[in-house]
Formats: sequence, C-alpha cells, structure tokens
Amino acid sequence: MKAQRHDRQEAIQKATQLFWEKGFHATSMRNIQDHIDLRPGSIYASFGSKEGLFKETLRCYAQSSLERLAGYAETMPALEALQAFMTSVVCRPASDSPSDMCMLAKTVAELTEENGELLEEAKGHLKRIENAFAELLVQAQRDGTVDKNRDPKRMASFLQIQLMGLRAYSRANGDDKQLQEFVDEAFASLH
Amino acid sequence: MKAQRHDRQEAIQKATQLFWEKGFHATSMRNIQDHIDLRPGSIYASFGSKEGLFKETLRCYAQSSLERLAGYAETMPALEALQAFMTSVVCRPASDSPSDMCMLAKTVAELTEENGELLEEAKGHLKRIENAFAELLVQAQRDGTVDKNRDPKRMASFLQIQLMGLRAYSRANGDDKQLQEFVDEAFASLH
DNA sequence: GCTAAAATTGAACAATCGCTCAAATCATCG
DNA sequence: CGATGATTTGAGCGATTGTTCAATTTTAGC
Repeated sequence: MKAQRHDRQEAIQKATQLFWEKGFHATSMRNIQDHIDLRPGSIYASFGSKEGLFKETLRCYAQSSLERLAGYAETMPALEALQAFMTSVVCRPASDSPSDMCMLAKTVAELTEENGELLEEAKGHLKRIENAFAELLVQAQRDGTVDKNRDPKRMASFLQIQLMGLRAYSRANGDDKQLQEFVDEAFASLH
Repeated sequence: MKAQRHDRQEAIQKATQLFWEKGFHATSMRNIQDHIDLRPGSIYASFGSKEGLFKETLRCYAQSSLERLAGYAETMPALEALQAFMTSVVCRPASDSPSDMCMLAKTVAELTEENGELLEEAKGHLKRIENAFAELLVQAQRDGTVDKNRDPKRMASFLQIQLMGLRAYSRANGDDKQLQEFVDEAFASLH
C-alpha cells in the first residue's frame, strides 16, 4: 500500500475535536469531511466507517492521556505526578479543549449496546488509565507518600470516581475555584 | 381545549425511558411514536417539538428525584435521608432503570450549545437538586449530625460530585460492591 | 515519459431524520 | 340524532444520515 497523501494523524486529531465536543451521534460524517477537508472516499479508505474512525480517535485520546500522565511521572514523585495530572485535567481551562469532560467518560455515558463495540473500547481505555493510576500508587507506597495498608486498586478506583465526578460537575457548573480544593482534599485523604 | 384522549403523564414517562437510555440525539421521534403508540400529530400537538418533549421529560425526572429525596426526609433524620437517597441511586440495581447514570448528568454531558435551551434546563435542575442537598445539610447541622463549621453549600457540591462520579464509574464498570463503601466514606467525612 | 497501481474525488444511493397537514375520527352538547 | 369542534391519523414533505463507486488525479517504478 502506498502512502496516503493526507496526514492520518492530523485527520484523527481533527475528528477527535468534533467527536469530543459533540459526541458520536451528533457528529455527522459531513461535519468531519468539511473539518478535515477530505472527501468521503478517502475517509472510508482510511478508517472503514464512522465507527472505525471514532474508535481510532478513542485510541489516540487514551494514549495521549497515558503519555501525559507518564510525562509527569518522569519529572516528579509518583503521588505528585498523579495530583498534577488530575489538577491539569480538572482545573486548567485548556482553551482549545473541546469539552470539560473526559472523552472516554462522555462516550461511556452516551453510547448503548447498539454500539457495543465502541462502548467496550471506551470502557477498556478507562480501565487501562485506572490501572496506570494503581501502578503509580504502588510506587507512591514504596516512596512512603501513601499509606501502605491501603489497597492501590481501590485507591485508583477512588481517584477515577473523583476525576469523573469533578469533570462532570465542572461541565454542569462552569469554572469553579472550589475544584482545586476538592482535588487537594482527595489526595490528602490518601496519606 | 378538550381533554386529550391519551394519557399525557404516561406518554412522558415512556418517552423518558427512551431518552434516558439512549440520550437525546440517538432517540428518534419514530422510536418514541412506536413506544408510546401515538402518531406524530398527537405528539406535536401536545409537546410542540422533540426538544419540547425532551424538556418535559427532564422536568418530570428532576421533580420525581426531588420527591423521592423529600420522601426519605419525611421518615428519617436529614443526614440519613441524604445517605439513603444516595445509596438507592448509586447502588440499587433498579432493574427497570434505563441507565446507571443520572439522566440530567447524561444530558449535560451529551448536549452542546447547539441545544442550549435544553442544556440550561438540565443544568438548572441539577442545581436545584444540589440546593435540596444543601437544605438537608443545614437541617443536619441543627440536628448535630454534621459539623456546624462546614459550609453547607460546599458540602452539597461535594455530594453532587460524589454522586456524579459514582454513577459514571458504575456505568463504566458494572455493578461494584465497593460503591456502597465509597458512599459511606463520603458521608463519614461530613461528621 | 510511459504505465500500472494507489489515492482521491464528488455525485448519488437508500434509509432515516424531525415535522406538517388535509382528512378521518372521536367526544360533547343541544 | 345531528352538528360542531377538538383530537388523532398516516401519508408524505424536504433535509440529512452513513456509505458507495465509477471516474479522475496523483504517485512510483522502469
């Protein structure tokens, strides 16, 4: 197969913007065609279907989230990295961010068994992120910054719940200065 | 205006089932027509548009939530009522429930400014429920079951965040016995 | 520079979308 | 019962949905 003339990653990124903001159902293939400036044939040759393209955006979104978390973990202790990640995701306006909410959480909220494959894909990525949390918590326990008697998997669940809750609340209430305090309290409870 | 031949409340309730499960965009008016066994004309005479019908289902959903909370508050102390409400909503399978998630939170997650009126409607109902939380927390402070130095509005935000987070997590992970523990811990932190 | 293969184009498909409205049906009252 | 007006019906409107594909353009190899 010869190289495509269009930039695959750029196409995925632009599609992600739309899907993340408007969701799977409210984003039409024509929206996407206009936004990434490609005709249907090219898109279908590259991604097969709307579902295929969406699945690819979920994959890239999850991967970049994990990479960002790993980036923090390279330059600071595990617990600080977790807290920095969570703060950046919950509190930073991130002007170009299509939505306050996590794209994976939005997808899990929106889709039903009618799109079971996509639903499972999103759930899987969320679980993978939660596992990354758990690994950093184990590391934090070795550092001595987290109580060694607590179950890391349970604490990772706790953090996911806080993350989803805070982002949903932020979506429903606009920017709230209290959010940072809630993040800090959540981490204070782990010591 | 003469009485309609169909039962308005029943129509709203059946429409709620569909909207709650599949969301606003993925539910078609034909889905609804079939499910409540009414032809388009009747529905549009009663509700004006798909948006009008959806707005009505949001209103009824929020009202019944508030009524259920008030019901608990009639038969037990304020804090217990809050905890019972949250437990029932987060942990009870509720076999006929169209989704694990809160319909208002789902709506806020799904819609954009393209349906700004519906979005604001859902946000308003969520805020009203949060205010009901705050009132019960004030009452609990008078009862002496909640620390009087804490801000009730802030605690109400906290509970909304926990509620949204737990229900989203439940949606992404299926039934989790840990959820009850997380609810209890959230309330333990209020004393 | 010619050719074969790959990539892209854009018109168009069938299906479905939210919604309208003339006609048919029903309920009410004199 | 017959008349009047509210209600319901169901065919069907124009627009949009996801997707296809023959025709065209572009690229790579000799």
